[in-house]
Amino acid sequence: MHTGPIPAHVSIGPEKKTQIPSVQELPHTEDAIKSRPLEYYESAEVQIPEDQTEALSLVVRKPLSHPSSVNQAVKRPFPLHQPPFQFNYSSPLHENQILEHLLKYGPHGNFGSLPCLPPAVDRSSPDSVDLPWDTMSVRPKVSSTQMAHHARSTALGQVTMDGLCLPHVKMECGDLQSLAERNPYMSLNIQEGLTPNHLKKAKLMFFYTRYPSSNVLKTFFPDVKFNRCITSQLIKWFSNFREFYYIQMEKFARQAIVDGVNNVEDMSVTRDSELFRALNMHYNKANDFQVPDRFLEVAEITLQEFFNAISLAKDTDPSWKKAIYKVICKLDSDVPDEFKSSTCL
DNA sequence: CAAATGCCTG
DNA sequence: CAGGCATTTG
Repeated sequence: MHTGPIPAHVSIGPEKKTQIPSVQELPHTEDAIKSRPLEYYESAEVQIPEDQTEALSLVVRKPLSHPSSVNQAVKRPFPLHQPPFQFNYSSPLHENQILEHLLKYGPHGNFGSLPCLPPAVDRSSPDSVDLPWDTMSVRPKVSSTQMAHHARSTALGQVTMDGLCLPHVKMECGDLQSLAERNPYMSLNIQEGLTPNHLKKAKLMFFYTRYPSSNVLKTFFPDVKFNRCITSQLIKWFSNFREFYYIQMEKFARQAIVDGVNNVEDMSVTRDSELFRALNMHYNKANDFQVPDRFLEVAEITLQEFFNAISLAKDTDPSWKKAIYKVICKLDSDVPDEFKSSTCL
């Protein structure tokens, strides 16, 4: 499923701009809305389901619910009113995200819902709030640059802070908890978007399950507020993991054949195998996780499966891999409960 | 027809 | 890894 976000970099045609469908006409279900092409988003202020937040499927370092309080509590490196300090890091991505958000929700859109942006964007800033969205959306060509400026002068400052500060805010479990005690808002620690830590965790989970059901994902990411987009993103992650996995398998299997390996018995996967090292590098870069033996077994089976198929020239069939996938998907094992508690892996 | 998959691109 | 698009599925 690709309930994914609407194409980001769409240039909105000046034509279809104005007619804002009445609320009644708007689709009501979340997915219905999401499947709507851009036009709807432009009239955005009209009820965007509160879940419709992570339109941006980028992995973002999401502050723990309430950035300002977190920052204050943890480091308080800056006064409350962040003077946007230098964009000394490449920020095109962030800028695009903001623009994208603006395009979709308009200047009044709920920025708080944007994974990158804190809820408390300075809305008092006159030049951002009072700007009639219509004029901008009606003439996208002209206004795009304006928007960039506005975004830069208002919201971006906050974004920048998040982007730069958070990584430095390395908290231990204890810190997090004591912090949570003082801050009820974040005590839940619910994430609106997937963080790099979630990605890391997902990769480790891959050592156990290559085909996690959406239910499994839900139970193992309790600190994530699930919705279609998040679910899709997670599933997409595993899809990407599998892609890499199978590509490696095929590569090594073919190499073995080229190298003159004749029988499957010679195809093994151990912790010293180049194949394993490649995989481990990909899913467990820090190498701080004990890869379960079962994974080695599954990997070996997969490798042999590829070896056999290729040896028998099955790979002439366009969908020859499906047979292998079918075998491998049955080899999933349960993910240890430890993964459920998350937070500090 | 829409949601889900798969492939492959950047 | 996320986007996009073609294809499949119900």
